[in-house]
Amino acid sequence: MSVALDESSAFTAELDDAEWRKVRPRTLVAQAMESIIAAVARGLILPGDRIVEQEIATALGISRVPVREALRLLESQGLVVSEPYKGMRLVPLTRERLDEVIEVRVALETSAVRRALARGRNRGAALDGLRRAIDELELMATRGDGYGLATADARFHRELCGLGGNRVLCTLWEAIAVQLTIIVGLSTLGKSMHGIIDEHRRLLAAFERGDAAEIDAAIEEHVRAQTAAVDFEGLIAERRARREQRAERSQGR
Amino acid sequence: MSVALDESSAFTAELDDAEWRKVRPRTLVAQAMESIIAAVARGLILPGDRIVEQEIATALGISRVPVREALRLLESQGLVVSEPYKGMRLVPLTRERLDEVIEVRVALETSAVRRALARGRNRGAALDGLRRAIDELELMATRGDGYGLATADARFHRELCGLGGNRVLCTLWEAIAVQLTIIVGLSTLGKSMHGIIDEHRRLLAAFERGDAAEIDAAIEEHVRAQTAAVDFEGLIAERRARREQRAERSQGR
DNA sequence: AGGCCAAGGATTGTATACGATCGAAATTGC
DNA sequence: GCAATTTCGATCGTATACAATCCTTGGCCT
Repeated sequence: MSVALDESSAFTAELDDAEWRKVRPRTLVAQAMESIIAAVARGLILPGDRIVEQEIATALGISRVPVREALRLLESQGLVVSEPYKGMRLVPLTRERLDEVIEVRVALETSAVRRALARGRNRGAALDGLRRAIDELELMATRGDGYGLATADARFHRELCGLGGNRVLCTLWEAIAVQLTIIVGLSTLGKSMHGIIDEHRRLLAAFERGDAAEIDAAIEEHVRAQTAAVDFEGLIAERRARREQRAERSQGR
Repeated sequence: MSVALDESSAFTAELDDAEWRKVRPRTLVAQAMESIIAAVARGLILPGDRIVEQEIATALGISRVPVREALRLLESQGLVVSEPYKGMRLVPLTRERLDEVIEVRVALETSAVRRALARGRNRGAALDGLRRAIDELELMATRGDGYGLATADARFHRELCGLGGNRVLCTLWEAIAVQLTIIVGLSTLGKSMHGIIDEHRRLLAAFERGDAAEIDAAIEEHVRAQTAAVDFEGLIAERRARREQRAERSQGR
């Protein structure tokens, strides 16, 4: 039971400021979800990998049932795919699919920002959350913490969606964001961290100015830029090879 | 009537002609989901109603586990809400929330149509599915089958999303569509069925013409029109009252 | 009478057990 | 030796059993 399953994921990061007390009745399903997501983000599970319920269950020291439910949830979010009696696997990450995710994310965030502008949430206290997120981004960048940077980035965009005031949209955005954690786990190379921060700054400035067209362009560019230059197939192959190697080494001892 | 969860609609549409018998090994979870959604669509469960796992399980003659998983899936799609140890309830349907759902749906479909145009899927054989859906709409309208009409409507729009070729978007669209089944279940008043069909025709024509702006407007208008004139709070109250009445009557016997 | 506390039932969350299905190794026949 | 078949292990899907939690109802005290 002493397994480290309290890896803070994107979700907890947002909550533990505001709702500090509500952490207790967390169900095992939620914990399992977080753990799995964390494992994915850390590259412990690679795209296309088979996911066996029992393995995760024993790793977390719990039964299969919560794990099953967690996996089904992740399936409904598109992070894993399953075939009856054949098992689940982490969704294979192709360049094509990645583009699809990005396109949807752009569509959602664009819509959210439009509505945020319409509600006049682009000035004053409404921007505090965004500014805090940027501060966090800087902190993580100076620390060189890739995972933290990604979390802060997610926080920024989550905040942006929240300003739109459409909870349904936010829910869907979360599902999309989860899928991007796969990429997060792979692209920890973390080059040009400060470039990313500058992009956020520009985005915020355009938002404050209220120029819808420019914001759209900024979002599009920014979201795409995160992934444009990376060769995913290669990255996956490399990671897989490294893992194989490690497995063999521990085998040989 | 593939409700949700898997794969692009383009594929399923392709498949369910060919693989006619493969429907057998459907898992109980899927069946449970379908049953629950049907119950919602038929107004057997009203917004805000408590949903007890055991009830559904016995009603379907299965165990609680598949029901649980089905409910969790529906939760992740936003159709039901849950609180640990307190149970699930059908999401309360407020006018506000309804608007949110519609807005997201418009955003998604708009994006999908844009991409469909960019891919040149607005002519020739690509339109067959849409035409078939319209035929089905007419059939259901002449039959006066409200549920069937809604299903056919969903099929039309699903087809439209599929033409965009973005499977991620399709998945999300399914989640949204499920939520609208609540409204379907309530608005069986079914007035102006033929008006709805005409709207679909106009939409198809605009799509074939390739006029992006007009399509956007048509989608927006069409999706909104489905729900604009209805007083949901009243409808729900009426339904609930009617059910209470029925319950008392069977009680008194 | 009214409010507080306790015990009970009801319902959810989790674990264990068992049957169903798939994939591959082993076996048999040619 | 190779292919088809059978068997077997692994894993998933489902059922049943148990524990944790909540909510209500009844009793008790003030």
